[in-house]
This record gives sequence, C-alpha cells and structure tokens, in this order.
Amino acid sequence: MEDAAESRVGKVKENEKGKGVVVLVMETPDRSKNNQTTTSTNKFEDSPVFDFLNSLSPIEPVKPMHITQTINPLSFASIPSVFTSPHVSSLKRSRFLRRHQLADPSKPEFSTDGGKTIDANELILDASSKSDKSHGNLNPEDSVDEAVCQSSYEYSKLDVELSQSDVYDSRCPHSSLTSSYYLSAKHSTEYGCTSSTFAPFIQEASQKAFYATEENKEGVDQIEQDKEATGCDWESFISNASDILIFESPINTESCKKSAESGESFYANLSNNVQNKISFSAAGSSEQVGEGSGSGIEKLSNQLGEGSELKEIAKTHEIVTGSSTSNQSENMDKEPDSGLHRGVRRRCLVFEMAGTLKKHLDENSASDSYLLMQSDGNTSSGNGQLIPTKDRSDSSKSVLAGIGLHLNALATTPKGYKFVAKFRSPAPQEELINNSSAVNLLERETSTVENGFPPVEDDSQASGCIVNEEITHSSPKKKRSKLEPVGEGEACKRCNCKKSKCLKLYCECFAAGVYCVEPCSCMDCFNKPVHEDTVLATRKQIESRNPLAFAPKVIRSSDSLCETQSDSSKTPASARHKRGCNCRKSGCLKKYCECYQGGVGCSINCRCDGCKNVFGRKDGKEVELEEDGGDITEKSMVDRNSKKTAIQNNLEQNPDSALPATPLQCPGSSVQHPFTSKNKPPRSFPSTRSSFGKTGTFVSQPKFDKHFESVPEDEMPKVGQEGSPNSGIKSSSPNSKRVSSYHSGAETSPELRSSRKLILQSIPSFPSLTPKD
DNA sequence: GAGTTTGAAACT
DNA sequence: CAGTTTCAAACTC
Repeated sequence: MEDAAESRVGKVKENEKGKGVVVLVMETPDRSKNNQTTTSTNKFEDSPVFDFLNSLSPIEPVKPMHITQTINPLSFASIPSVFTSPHVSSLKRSRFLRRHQLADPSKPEFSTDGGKTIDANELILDASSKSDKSHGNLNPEDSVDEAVCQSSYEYSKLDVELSQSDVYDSRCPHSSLTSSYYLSAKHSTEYGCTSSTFAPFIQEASQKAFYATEENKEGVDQIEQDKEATGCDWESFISNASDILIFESPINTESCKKSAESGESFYANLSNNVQNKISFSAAGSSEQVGEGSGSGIEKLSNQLGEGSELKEIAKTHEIVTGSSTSNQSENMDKEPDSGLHRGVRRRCLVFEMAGTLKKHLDENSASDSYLLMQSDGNTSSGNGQLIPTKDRSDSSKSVLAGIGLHLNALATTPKGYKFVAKFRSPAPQEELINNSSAVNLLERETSTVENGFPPVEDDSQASGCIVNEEITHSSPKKKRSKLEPVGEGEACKRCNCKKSKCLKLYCECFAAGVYCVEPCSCMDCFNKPVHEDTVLATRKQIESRNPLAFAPKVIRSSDSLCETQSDSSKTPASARHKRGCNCRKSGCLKKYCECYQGGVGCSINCRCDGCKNVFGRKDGKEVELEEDGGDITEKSMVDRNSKKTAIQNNLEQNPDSALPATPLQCPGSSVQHPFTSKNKPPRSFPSTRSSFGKTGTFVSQPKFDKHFESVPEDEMPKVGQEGSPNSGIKSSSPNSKRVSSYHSGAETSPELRSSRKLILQSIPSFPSLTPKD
C-alpha cells in the first residue's frame, strides 16, 4: 500500500504541472468534511506535490455556482431541472458503465459516456469560472500520443473489465466505491490508464466520498470499517483495478501514463466539481487543471490518430472551453473502432450530445451528433429513442429530448446497476450501458434542460430505451432485452396512439420523453426523430402549460432516501404521486390509478373516492408502507394486508412483474414503482423475458425485473428517492396544480433544498454500498 | 383480438 | 376552476 502511495506521489511530482490535477481531486479541500479524502490525502499533503498544488491556486470553496450552472434550473425552461437530480444518481452508476462508452471513439465527447458527459459539463463550468490559468498544465508533451492510443485501446478492454467491476461490488460494497475513488484519483494516473476509463470510477468514487462525507461524517473511518467488516481492502481493490487496467493497456509507458494522468486528472476534477461532493474547493486549481488537461488532451488528440477517445474528450473539453475545433469533430467521424462500444453508447450519446451540444456547442454539436448517430449506426434509426437528434446540423435542436429519459433512467439505473453486479456475468455491459446512459442523460439534462424533455418518470424508461440495443449485441441477455419489451419503458412504451399523433401526454412515449419506436403501434406518429422539431415544440407548449407535465409522476420524498445506506430499515414511504389521482371506480386498486400504478400510496392530493390503495390510502395516515420497517400504524397494518393481497393479485395477473416483491419499497425511485413505470406488467414484463418486444430495442426492463426479484429492499437503489423532484416541482409548478405539493411540503424539504445533495445521494445506490454480507 | 372501462389529459 | 370531451391504457371477455 504504502509503496503504491509513494509511487503515486512520485508520479504526481513528475507530472507536477498538469498532474496536479489528480492531486487536487484527491485532496479535496474540505478536510473537515471529508475525512476520507483527508485521510487519504494526508499522505500527499506532505509531498511537494501537495504544496505545489496549493501554490497553483488559492483554494476556495467550490461554489455551488458551478453546479448551478450546470444544472441550474434557470437554464432549464421548466422544472425539469429539479428532476434532474435523480438522474444524477443514476449517473453515478452509469459511470461504471461508461467505460464502454468511452471506448467508443465515435461518440462525441459528451455523448460518449456518462463520465465524459459529466466531465463536459463540469468543464463547462470550470471554463466559465476560471479565467485561464493554466492551459499547459497537462503536458501535452508527454507522449500524449501513446497515452491516447492507450486510452482508446484500453477503453475497449476496460469496458469489459469494468463491467466486471461487479466483482468489486461483490467484494466490498462500500469499499468499492471509495476504492474507486482513490483509484481514479491516484492510481489511475499512475497506471496510465486513460482518464476516461477511470472517469467513471472517479465519479462514483467522488460520489461515494460525498456520501461518506455528507452522510457518514466519518467517511474514511467507515471505509476502513467496511474494509474490515467485509474483509475487503479498498486499496487493494484499487490496486487490483489498476492492475487490470494495466493489463489491459498494452502500452504502458510512463509517458503514456503521464499523459493519461493529465487526462484522468482532468476528468477526475470534473467529476468532482460536478458533484461537488468532494468539496474541492480549490476551484481555481481544479479548473486550471481541467483546462490544462483539456488543452493537453486536445494536443494529444491531434497527435493521436483516429479512434482515440482522448479526442473525444478533447472535443468535449474544447467545447466547454469554447475553443472548439471543427477538426476534432472531423476526426471523430473517422474513428472506426469499438463498434461494440458504440453500439452501447448510441442512445446515450445522442442524448448527451443533444444536451451538451445545445448548450455548448452548436457548431461542434452538429458534427458530434452526427458521429453519435453513426455510432449508433444501425440501431439508432430504429430505436428512436428519445431524443430527437437532429442531426448534425441541428444538434442543438435535437437535444433534449433526452432529458425525460434521463430522469427515468436515473431511477432505473441504479437498479440496473445493482442487478448487474449480481448477475453480471452474462451481460454486464448491457446493464452498465443502461446505467451509463441514464447517467449521461442525467448529467446532460441538468445542463440541457432546455430540451425539454423532462425527466421521465420511470426509471426504466430511460435506461431501458437507451441501453437495449447495445445490450443485445453484447450478450444473449441483450437479445432478450430487446425482445423484451422494454420493460420499462422508457425505452419504449409501445404506445398505441391513434389520434394524438403521439404528441400529447396521452402518449406514453411522448410523456416519457422518448421517441416512438418499432414496438409502438401508433398511427400517424410524430414522435419520431424525424419530427424532432415538432416534438420539441409540442413539448414546450405542454410545458408552458404545465411545467411539470413531463416530470415524474411519482415523487419520492427525502425520507425515502433511505439510501444512504445502511438504513435500509427506513423505508421510504414518502413517495407519492405528484398530482394525486382522481379515481372513482377503481378504488385505487388498479392500474388505472396512477398512484397505484406507481406503487405509491394515495395522498391528500388525491381526490379519489373509495380509496383502497394498498400502498397507502389518501386518508391518512401516510402509511408508510414500508414494510420493513418499521413503524406501522394501524392503518398501515391494514394496508399492508390489503397490499399483500393486491400484490398477489398483481402477480397473478402479471406474474412476470416482480412488483410484488418490493412494491413499496422503493416505489420510489422516483419512479419506479413496482410496476415499473408503466410496467405494464402484462405487456412488458411478460413478454420481456420470454419473447421479446417488438423492437427489441429496449432492454432495461428485464434488468429491472431481475433487480426487483433479486435485490432486497435494502439493496434497492434508492435513487428514485432522490428523484423527488417534487420538491422542486412544487415550487415551480406554475399551474399550481396540486402537483407535488403534497410531498414537497411534507417530506421533501431536505431534498429539495439542494438538488446537489439529492443527486449525490441518489447516486450511491451502488451495489457496493450495500454490504455484501 | 375486440370491446369495455377507466381516469388522465385536453379542451371549453 | 369546474365541467366536458377526448384519448389511450388497463382491463375483460
């Protein structure tokens, strides 16, 4: 361990300039808060490097501004921003997944991976905030070429391995996160792994760190404890990971390492900044690093040949910084490799692209989007997912569609992620992809809100849609996934619209922020990429009427956050339908009832008659359904019983749907309900597994199912919770409809307060978090 | 698969 | 804001 640490330091020194970045990441400023970082950092502190860093830039607390900018609601036309948070969570997970994406050169910067995406956002922020301090921090000089090459090469492999990362999870849940964090910061650089590769880890790590700091004040301590408890040493884990990377990377030269470091550090910084989790503080320094890295990256990219992901990164960076170069985009086009990765990314890319492009690069975006599309290649066309990507030309336009998806995705991702860990063997990538896509989307969303595609309710949706295709490629599962209906939906809800042209909320696809795809049986459908403009315009229109129109219908309150971990015991009961239902005949016991469908209890917002919602009656008692837990009021008890019954019924009807297993639990995630967003249990699930969905495009569902089945409540990602956009919603909703009032008022408070926080929290759900036992 | 029921969305 | 209409999903047969 120590040796490794030293070596790290040594490297850092070597890289002093750009490398500093890495250090920064690790070091995060706020020691008081982040014990973790602090502890880990201590080693470094003594090192000259540390001093160097300090000298570089004044360490200032990172301002929320960054985040704000990125996610800033203001930027978003409507509430969506609020919702983004949940996505974020998804992002975390996605990061792991991202690796694949990274691999794809085709993807344009952001689109590529969640990690990158995030990075891009961050970059943007940084760029804006910083003046230009050190472009040259990174030393492009260092055999960038090699680094680049490696990076590209590695990525492909990394993807695979990363997918395997599940292993980590299995080993030590918490530790994995932390470990990843460290890796990203420290090891990654040393090993010379590409920044992109680590980015995901870094992000997650940062997230974890965040959690640790925020929730677990004892961050580091916990980690160590975890280590002990699980017997897993995160450091070792890291080292292992690094090893893997090393293996993978055929070319490990120091030079490469250096270059890689710069890149990595860059990403790391970004991720950190974005999330804020790590209170970096030294915004300036980090920024500098970022810039430096970016510049370095660009150079590298130039040097590099085609297919290097670095290029992509560089692009993103440029875009952010505004130094964009058309050339890069061109290069991107050339990039041939990693067909697989591309496939995976596709959708995500599109979304991301759209988002990022819109905001940051119009120019580049065109090219980028183009690339993305290509990457998707075949699939893209069919899938259609979400976002209308316009093409290159209008990347900006295309944009956002994805947002809705993102949101949805977020919710799902976590689950998916987990699932992967458990099941991973077969098609880890797929899941990863899903997650990543979701994450990316989220990230993008925050930034892109404009698009208008608001977050989707279902987690499933987003993730599902996006992912599917890829999945299919990768493994049999994929196939299944495709076949399967998508379960969730996000991907495709398989609407049957006949008169609405799929441009109204009646259309589930449209409502979910996704494009209609093959599986859909709609007529005269305008909800397709081809009609992107129309779709976006319509969305705006609808949003103007009701900003929350595309927001998740089910909101989770802060409580739900259970997540954080350990407390699985608490169950979130707080999830509620944002507007409440108006059921009169169904007794809120059928899917006609949105509350029921969402797996949440009715609330005061509901105007239902004869409410018998098993998840909680509007009358009262909130019933915290939580099965787990705890306190159950009389009512709740009653509900429970009824609930069980209901669940059973559902099962009968929809055997496939796992709902029953965890109906309440996390109905939440923002969205997730037992039934999956739409779950259409009957529809999707059943078919999902066995046969397949028409389109085959979406995969996500299956995963979910599994997730539900396999994952215990505790484990369930709480992501959804964070989703609770409600809070935001409430305030925002101009219509003043009942919308989220309910929740927001009562439960939300904490979450709402800081979107950031929410996001972070949500993210965590990683498998790792849950101790394996 | 067709028809009915239901409640959200949209409209007035 | 309330009432009505439209719409498509959910459900039933």
